[in-house]
Amino acid sequence: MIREKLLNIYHRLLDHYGPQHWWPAKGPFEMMVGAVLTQSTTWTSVEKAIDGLRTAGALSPEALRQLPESELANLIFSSGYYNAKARKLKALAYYLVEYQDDLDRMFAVDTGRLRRKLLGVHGIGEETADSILLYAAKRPVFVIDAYTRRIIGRVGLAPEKGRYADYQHLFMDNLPADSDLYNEYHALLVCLGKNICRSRPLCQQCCLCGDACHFDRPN
DNA sequence: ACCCAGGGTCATA
DNA sequence: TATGACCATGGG
Repeated sequence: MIREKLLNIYHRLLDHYGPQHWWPAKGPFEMMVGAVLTQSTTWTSVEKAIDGLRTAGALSPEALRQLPESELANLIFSSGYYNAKARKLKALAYYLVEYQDDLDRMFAVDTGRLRRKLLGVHGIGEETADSILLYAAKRPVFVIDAYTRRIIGRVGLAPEKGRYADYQHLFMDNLPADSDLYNEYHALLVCLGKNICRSRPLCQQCCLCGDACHFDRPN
């Protein structure tokens, strides 16, 4: 039952919005940088920051290590929290020394261990770690974000405990372990999240709500 | 002027 | 384990 609901939502979103082509990055390292920079920030602001880094020739682990933290903060100014994020990017760059900056070496690590390693890096929490696992390492790991929680609650599928892992289990225990599916699904949830009204408990306008909504209403 | 964005860390209870 | 302050610019 849950599986059918989740697949129904997915297909409805895909029909309405079309493929999202995530992650919008050139390579895996740029993806990881973007994952940190986009924390609690709009992607358009992140794109400016990434362009700035590229122009400065700072879009590599080695360059990020060499760059003084204050200058790095300056380059990513537009993405907000620039001092905090500069420190996070430094931590990421130094973490990669362990793999000689070769991401293929990092991606050779099994999913569970790699997730733990990523969580050990300053600035990488569960969502960022799973984003890297899914969008850079192509592992079938479902990414949970604030939009996903709201939407799942909206359609009456919220788990009892509201922890990250509980939401993640909802998807991964009821859907096939398919990285392409998880990729598109998360991107579509974010797309919907950006478009629905956040000020009201029930949206009346999005493709899952209002007259077009065929899902169970949470009373 | 006010709210929040594709979160995470740290201190505190 | 679970909350709350904090990080900060930019667009609505």
